[in-house]
Amino acid sequence: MIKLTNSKHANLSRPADTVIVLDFETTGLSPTQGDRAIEIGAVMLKDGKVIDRFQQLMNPGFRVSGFIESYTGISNAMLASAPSCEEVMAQFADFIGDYNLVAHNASFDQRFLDAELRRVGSHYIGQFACSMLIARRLYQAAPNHKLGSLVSYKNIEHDGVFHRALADSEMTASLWLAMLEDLDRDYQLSSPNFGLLQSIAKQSKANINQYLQRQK
DNA sequence: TGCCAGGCCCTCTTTAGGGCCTT
Repeated sequence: MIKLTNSKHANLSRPADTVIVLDFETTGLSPTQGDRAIEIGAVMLKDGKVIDRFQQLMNPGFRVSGFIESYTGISNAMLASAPSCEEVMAQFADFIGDYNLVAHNASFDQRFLDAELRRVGSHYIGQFACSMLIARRLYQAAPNHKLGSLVSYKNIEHDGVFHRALADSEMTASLWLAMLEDLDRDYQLSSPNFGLLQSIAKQSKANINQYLQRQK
């Protein structure tokens, strides 16, 4: 078991710009079709820095496909000794508390988070923001808006590991911070925060510059 | 064997279709 954190942050103040950046590895694309989570990774960002981490494999109760083994590098042998999804998700619910949440293509991770927490009778109250939708607004010149492509586009340092939960959540967190820095630099927004980035995703591509100018 | 979901967004649109993203 690799648990990189505990509940030591439980008593910290919870400003709106402290967020949990998370990523699931799963057996497939849809929890409504029987797919389950096999790994969760997350980092806690506070004041532009990672202050806590969570990573855990979890046993979905059935063998994963060869495609998933190849895609993620997570083998059935690795999952055989992992704790159950229910055990891990109960711990993860404690980690995310009531913080706001960020993920790349958040609709995907939100579906699995909802499904897995529902199984353990838990829930969260934070709001979700999607780094992919925001990047589509801010980085319209990027070749595409896959996480790996955006990491290259923004020259974000990484260790070469992709499609593992903690590594992807670390890269998503770096992308999130890059977007905050770019807003500060390009639009002189001194305190870009979760709410602003969440609202950026809802603007049209054509009007995003005008919208940001109005936020000064 | 081949395909499977779902939300967002664009356009050759809105009584629709298809690409992008996630595993």
